[in-house]
Amino acid sequence: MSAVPELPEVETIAADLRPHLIGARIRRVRVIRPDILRGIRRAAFQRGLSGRRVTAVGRRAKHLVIELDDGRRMIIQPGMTGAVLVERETGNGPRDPYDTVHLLLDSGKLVRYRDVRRLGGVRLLTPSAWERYTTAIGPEPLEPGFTQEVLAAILRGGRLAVKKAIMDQRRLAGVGNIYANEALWMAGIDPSRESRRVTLGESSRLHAAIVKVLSAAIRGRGTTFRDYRTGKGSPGSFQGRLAVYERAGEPCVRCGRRIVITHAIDARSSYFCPGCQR
DNA sequence: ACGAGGTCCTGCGAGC
DNA sequence: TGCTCGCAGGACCTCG
Repeated sequence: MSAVPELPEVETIAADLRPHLIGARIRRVRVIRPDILRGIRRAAFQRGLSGRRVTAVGRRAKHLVIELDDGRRMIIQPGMTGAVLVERETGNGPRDPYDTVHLLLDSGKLVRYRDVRRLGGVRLLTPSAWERYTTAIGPEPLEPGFTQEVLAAILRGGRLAVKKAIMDQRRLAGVGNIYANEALWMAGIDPSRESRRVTLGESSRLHAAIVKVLSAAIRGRGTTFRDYRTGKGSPGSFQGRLAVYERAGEPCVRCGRRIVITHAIDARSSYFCPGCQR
């Protein structure tokens, strides 16, 4: 039970931050928990960000991408328990024990990266480092390039459980445990089935399900169980519309059988309906 | 090349 | 009541 920021959650955060960040200049950088920085030391991180102006705010897979006027990008990967919040700066350090990094803007606003377990990470990448970073990640499921054929190619020949395959960020971007479970339920596929055993027809249904569930979750501003917050600090609403995730023992809304939880796939919690997922 | 398994990290709930 | 202990899990790493 947790609240993992996946694609819809990070998309929501990016949309909330964008109006506050675009054009703003970073006046000061506080690094409260240096172990959240990946591949860069505190001093270089602070030096690299101070004085920079933000030119764009976007998302790649489950990562928030803040583009700077020198071509570099600050990447926030919220991991399990990360939240990125924009607030008015009050000038007295951390807001709670879980703050890791603060960006103080010339507008008087504060961007807080809060992460309880600190399994997330913050990076500052040069254009070439960004190029390596983004090419290592699979296609974006909500972009036109993600066709039925692309998903069929991802699944083809694999002995991996289909759920693991669609959650593998090198193959497909942004799908995590919650939406993998939901999409497989929508498509009527048992999450533990080897991906090569998924038929072309099922693969097409799964393609449609992935696009549908991610789009609906964005409209619902994401799923909150515990730590995830939108950029405005409020919880998402999609948790009320999940069919299987966190619903073990409850009846399936499609066939009435009880939803089951298993840990057979990668020791992660998988929820599915034994009645209508085969 | 691909897959399995360990590691990071802390709050929480179960058990005594 | 208060303690210990194991679990949760995305990304990344090493090993086979």
